[in-house]
Amino acid sequence: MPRPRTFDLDVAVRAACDVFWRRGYEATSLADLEQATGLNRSSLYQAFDSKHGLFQAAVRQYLDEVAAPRLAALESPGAGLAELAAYLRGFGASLRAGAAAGSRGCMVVNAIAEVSDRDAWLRERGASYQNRILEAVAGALRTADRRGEITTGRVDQRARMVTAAVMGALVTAHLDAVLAAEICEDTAGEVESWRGSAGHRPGGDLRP
Amino acid sequence: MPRPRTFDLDVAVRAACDVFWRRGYEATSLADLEQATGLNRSSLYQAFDSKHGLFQAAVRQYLDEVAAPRLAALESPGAGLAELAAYLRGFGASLRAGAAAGSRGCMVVNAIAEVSDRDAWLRERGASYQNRILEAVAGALRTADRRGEITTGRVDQRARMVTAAVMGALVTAHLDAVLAAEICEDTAGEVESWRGSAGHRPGGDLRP
DNA sequence: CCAGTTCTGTATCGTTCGGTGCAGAACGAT
DNA sequence: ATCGTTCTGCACCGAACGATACAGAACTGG
Repeated sequence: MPRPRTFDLDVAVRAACDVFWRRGYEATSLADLEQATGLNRSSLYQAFDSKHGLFQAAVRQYLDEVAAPRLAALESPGAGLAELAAYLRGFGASLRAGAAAGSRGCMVVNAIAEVSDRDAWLRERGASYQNRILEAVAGALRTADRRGEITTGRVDQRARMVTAAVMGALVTAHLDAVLAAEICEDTAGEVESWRGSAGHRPGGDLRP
Repeated sequence: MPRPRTFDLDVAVRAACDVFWRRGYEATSLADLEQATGLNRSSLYQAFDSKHGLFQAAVRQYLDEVAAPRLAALESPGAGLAELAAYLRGFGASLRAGAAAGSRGCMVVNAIAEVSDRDAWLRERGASYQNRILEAVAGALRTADRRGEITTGRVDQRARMVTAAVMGALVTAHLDAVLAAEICEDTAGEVESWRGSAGHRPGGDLRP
């Protein structure tokens, strides 16, 4: 019985996400959001309650549609060293591709740096997503360890370092997208160098 | 013959820096800056021309008084693997110390993520400072390489990864200061593991 | 067709924003 | 002491901010 919405929520959120990504939270005005979404304030407030509500929707969508897909292959149960390296090289390629158009890093990393100190919701979301990445990376390293691809323990330590390096690359993207891409590729190279390098693999390769 | 300024410029900039560091650029209002510095707008505008002028002064001071000193030991000519590890552990210790009070990362990293896309001056400054870190880290690795402490090439690649990991830790500081500290310590551990690990050091230790 | 609800556009709310004008106080040079 | 300059506090500017009120259009269920 209610009049149905005449616009697509997802499309609007995607447009809003784009603006928040490019300009950050504080510097994005309602006028910007109206222009980007093609909706007026009434519709935005009807759908999202507040600027912050729209921001939350944008972050959720970003995590679901941009961040999570990139992580998918790494989170698959069989992922090992090769998948971790591929994840990092994929990141590098994506940054390299975006180098021409101004690179704007990662929306969530940007938001964490800007507003997480006074936005508990974002802090929570950001922390949980970082943990998800951390777990995916550590999982791949554990798998590699179990397979004998690498031998030293230090899996969690290395996972933390690699995850942080990616975050650093995403900040660097604002300054120099090519350098940011190199960071990812260098990290991939380092990860690949762990293959049997340190610790003189005990039992040799288990696979034929 | 002019009436001399009755306040200390450095003290005022330091106070302003503190606010920008904590709240970011956009979210910091002139009222905030008046309160933090104890000065009123007229004096601020007289001394710094604009909010952005004060921000620039704050960034300059931050780089000189907060960031650069931390880098000093690493930039000294004799710095090698031990100094790099010490730099990283120092960062970790500092993050751990700030964990109780809310951690706010690095002012410049925050600013890069927030406004560098539309602030060419900051982008320039940020890039040049990142290069300085990069050079310091690479220099230490080169020294270590020359001394035979490590053997694989890949010095530049590793320098980029380490620098990025530190930047990632500084973003992480907003979410979980202890985790951020661990990242630095883990990276230090990884750096230390490069000592003679990969490539079977050729000539043994040159020092007695 | 009607009743009931929701959507959407305009117009506007009060607040806060960065920035200025101005008058008088405070100082150094002479 | 006087002049010239600068500093400092207060009031205030127009613009932009996020958010809302309200009226009329649009739609569904009956």
